[in-house]
Amino acid sequence: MTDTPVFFHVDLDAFFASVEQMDNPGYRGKPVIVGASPGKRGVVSACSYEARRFGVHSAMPISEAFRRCPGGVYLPVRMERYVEVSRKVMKILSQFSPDVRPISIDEASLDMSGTRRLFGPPREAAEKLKDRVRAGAGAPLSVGIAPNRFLAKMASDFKKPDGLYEVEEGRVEEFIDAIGLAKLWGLGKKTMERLLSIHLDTVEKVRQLSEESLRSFMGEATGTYLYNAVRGRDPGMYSDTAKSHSISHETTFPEDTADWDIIALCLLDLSHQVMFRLFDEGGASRTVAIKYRYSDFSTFSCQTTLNHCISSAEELYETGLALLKEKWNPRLPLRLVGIGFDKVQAEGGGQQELFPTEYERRGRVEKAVFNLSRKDPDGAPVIKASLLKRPPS
DNA sequence: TCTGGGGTCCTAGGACCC
DNA sequence: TCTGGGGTCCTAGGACCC
Repeated sequence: MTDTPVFFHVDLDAFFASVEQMDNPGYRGKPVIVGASPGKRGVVSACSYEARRFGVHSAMPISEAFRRCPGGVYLPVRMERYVEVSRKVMKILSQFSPDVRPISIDEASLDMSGTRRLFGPPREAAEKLKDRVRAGAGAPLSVGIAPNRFLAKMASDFKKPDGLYEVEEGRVEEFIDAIGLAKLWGLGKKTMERLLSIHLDTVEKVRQLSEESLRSFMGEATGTYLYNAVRGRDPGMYSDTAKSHSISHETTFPEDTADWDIIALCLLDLSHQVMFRLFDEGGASRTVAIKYRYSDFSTFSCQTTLNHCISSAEELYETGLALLKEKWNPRLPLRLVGIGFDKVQAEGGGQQELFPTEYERRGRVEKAVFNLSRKDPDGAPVIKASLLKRPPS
């Protein structure tokens, strides 16, 4: 007997806020808003369902959230703690399937095909999974069950919070109709506007068009994506093929600045963070990318590819700094700078130079510092002298 | 409303080579 | 003298997601 494919999508409800409510019983039942502090620049990272009743949602400017919910509990992001809880949850999930793909800190996609003998029918398995996550990690969650990952993802969203929804084999199009065009995963504001401009406002109408016409109206990738999505076919989300990726860090200044020293110092700090992450994952890259944003929020990026892999934070910094110097209009204050690597591959491809460059020598020192701080993360922080003079924050 | 930070993927155009 | 077509790599910007 061939197994029918079964996928679960697990989504932790209002995750950051739930962890705060779990750790501080006094916050339970209250509108908890995790993110920037009111009065400063920033947005809501997550908020409890109690806060949502005030119209607060994630990604909302914190100032607006405060206007809507002045009585809320405003908390800073405690990422290390959320990572800790997330790991616990992922570990529990791995007891249910050998193929668990973490999508983000609070989401995972599980291939549950062929697990019926172990856990029972999908619904029953999902109930067990929810119970175990709640008991083991304390986190409330929603689970979607479907014949593919794409449908399972939307099913997990369908009955949030504390939801459990199954999309049955024969009722796929019915489910997509219920979701509606605007809430299809991967279809955002711009694509929706474009669809409305050609009078496509329902899933049914999009379904009547051929793949060819959708591709000619909407572009090749979007056209094919839409054609599949309205039929509930997985448009290829969460593929597991190893590709190059990127690592970056960016900072929004407390106040816009045109002070080159502050900008450069900030870039240096970010460069060390990025380089340490590259060391940590054992990656390598030849491409340095920077990003900058002016007061009017206009945002630019540029990158350059060297003929060798970058071996130290110093080299990353100097390459990025040169790019920024070349592009930035110094009469316009900056709101944000960022730096990172693009096209990161696994290390080991490029052979060691016989005569190390100055950058490579510095890179070895940085790597030693990195290994030291990893060995003893609670000890005195090892910080390069050049970083001690930090920009005001 | 005055808008974080970390990503992925796609597109279009240019450089360069055969 | 005015000129093809395909392929690859690179870059900037945009859409989207959490």
